[in-house]
Amino acid sequence: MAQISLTFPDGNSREYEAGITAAEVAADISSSLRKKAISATVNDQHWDLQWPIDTDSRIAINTMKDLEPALELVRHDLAHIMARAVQELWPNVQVTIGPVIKDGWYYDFDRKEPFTPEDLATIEKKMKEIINKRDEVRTEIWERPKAIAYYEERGEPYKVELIESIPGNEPLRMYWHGDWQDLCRGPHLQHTGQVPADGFKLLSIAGAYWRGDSDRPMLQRIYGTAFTNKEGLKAHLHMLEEAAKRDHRKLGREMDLFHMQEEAPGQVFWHANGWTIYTQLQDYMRRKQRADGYVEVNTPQVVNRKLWEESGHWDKYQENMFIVEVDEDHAREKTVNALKPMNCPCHVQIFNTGMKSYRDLPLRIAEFGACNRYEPSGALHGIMRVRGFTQDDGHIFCTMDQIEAETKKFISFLAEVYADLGFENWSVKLSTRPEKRIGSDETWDILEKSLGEACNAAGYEYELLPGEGAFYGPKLEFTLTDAIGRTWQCGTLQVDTNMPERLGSTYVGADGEKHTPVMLHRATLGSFERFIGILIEEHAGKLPFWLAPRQVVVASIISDANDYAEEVAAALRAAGVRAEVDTRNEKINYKVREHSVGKVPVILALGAREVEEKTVTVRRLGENRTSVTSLDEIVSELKKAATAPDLL
RNA sequence: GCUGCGGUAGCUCAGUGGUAGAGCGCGUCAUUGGUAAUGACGAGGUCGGGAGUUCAAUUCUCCCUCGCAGCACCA
Repeated sequence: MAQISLTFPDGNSREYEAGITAAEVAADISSSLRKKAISATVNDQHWDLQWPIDTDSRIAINTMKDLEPALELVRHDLAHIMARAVQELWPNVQVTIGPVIKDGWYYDFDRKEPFTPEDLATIEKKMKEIINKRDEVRTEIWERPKAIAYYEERGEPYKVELIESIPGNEPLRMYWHGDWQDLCRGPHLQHTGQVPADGFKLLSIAGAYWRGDSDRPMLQRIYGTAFTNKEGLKAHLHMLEEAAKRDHRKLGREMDLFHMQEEAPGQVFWHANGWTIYTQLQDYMRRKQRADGYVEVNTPQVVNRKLWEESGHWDKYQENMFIVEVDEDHAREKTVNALKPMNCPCHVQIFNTGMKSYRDLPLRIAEFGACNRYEPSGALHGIMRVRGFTQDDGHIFCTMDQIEAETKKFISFLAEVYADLGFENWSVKLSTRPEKRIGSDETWDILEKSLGEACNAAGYEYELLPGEGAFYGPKLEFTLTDAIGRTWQCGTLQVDTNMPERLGSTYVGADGEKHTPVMLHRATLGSFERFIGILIEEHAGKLPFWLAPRQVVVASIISDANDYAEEVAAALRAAGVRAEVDTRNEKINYKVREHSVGKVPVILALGAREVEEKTVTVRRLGENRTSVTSLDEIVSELKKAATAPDLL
């Protein structure tokens, strides 16, 4: 047998016979490590203790203290243990797949009867029994025909299909947790007892399509969450509870920002408070865009189908469009229109008027464009995914040579805006050429490279999403995260050479010839609706002062202070601060509580002392202490705080 | 759109085959109180919409609609 050399994290090496397993290496170090070991890391690859090592390698033995591999294994073994529990409880259930995901795992089952919440408790109990049995985990590599025959015999067609989809040159690995077998790449723990019985919880049941394909059967998915110990689980469940309190739908109601109702699904009724946030944000964006070289335009809402046919939307996007037919008796002919689902074709119409020269490029056109899309009912989500929304849309008409510089400029712009609005954590994704696409590979090469390099030049790293681009060009996506960790695309930049050509846009080049411009579709916030939803969740309703709909409540403690309260509020309003008075016949405790719950950032309390001394007692949201300030001082301070960051 | 679950007062939620209840909020009165809920009294609901079963439906059944979770979708 050949000898191999294994190098440990401390730099020491030992010689072993080739084919030694990681478990044997652990045993060679110490018998206690052999017991505590959960897996190994071999040449940066997560390695099952049972797998043999055949070549010189770097090796580290992992225990539960190595959090990353530990969580991976605990969650993965729990997926198998849950599937085993389900099949022990309901032998007719077919198993499919069960991967590890953020904070936990899921497993998809095919079962006629729906799982109920009570079933989750039953399954959990069964899982704990399996864990307590400390059943050994074994693995083997199987020949394909044997594996297929095995699953066919057991009536598990999903597994057969999975095996058939695995490339022929890849070995098929089987794992057993006790006697229960599953096809799995591994690695896994040594025995079921290594899973902490009090570190996991089954969370929910939901439908999910087999292989993510809506034309295939819908399975039942059970989600679970797991950590290496009870405390980790408890902390996570607590975080979920806290996050639920930040839900923009809940805060929207509590802060009286907006509501939605059955007669207008997916559309927002903005109340005065919410509309204040909206208009503040819009005013800010308008100033920022103007300063960044955009011209602002406005285009029609109801547009004849002819334009949508020309743009290609009628063919490809009709299902998602609100169609408006005009069929009045006095109409000479019936016309078919659609509410615009996006602004780009309209902006092209503006570009197309008159003659454009290369000297006009890049031409940056912006619009706060109201769009309507008939989104699938199941996709709607508060104000984050709606059917009527307004994009902070913009289209940059430019030459190929200008793409990179314009992209870089846009990324810097977006970064400034996000920073002003209090976002530090956002990510960039670059979606590249999809299978179905137009344009030559050379063009795609150039476009993808331009976006990537612009990103790097602006100082941001991006995640690659291969094949996720639009059919006409690659795109950058800028995503933000909501309260419970769901990510939402907000900003975007897409390169499009198709639409300008389709709609006949040209400019005269330096050579005197006509050329087709490139069009960059870009949005910073994405839509006001979605962005405000994210904004509310990010700040848990406690918006930055300049955006807060209700900035100051001047509350009187005694009725003798009412006149002074009006005076203070008037002074603040004159300084551009949104101030209201609360002279109701209520105790100051009551007023403080009510306005704190309402997320008012500043409460000014006024009693006899303040009237006497022309001062105010300031209480800021989130602080228990108060401070006394002169009226002049607080006015100038809050005036500054109420100023948008771009005007400071 | 699909699977599952839900819709009772402005909000959060109990409840029942014989047309409904709590807390908060709202209104009135009393209270002038110094930083997260003063007290008393009062008003407020065709129980999401439609159909069916029944002597009788908010309750059972079906359809529709909206919402929630997830999936699919997201130019």
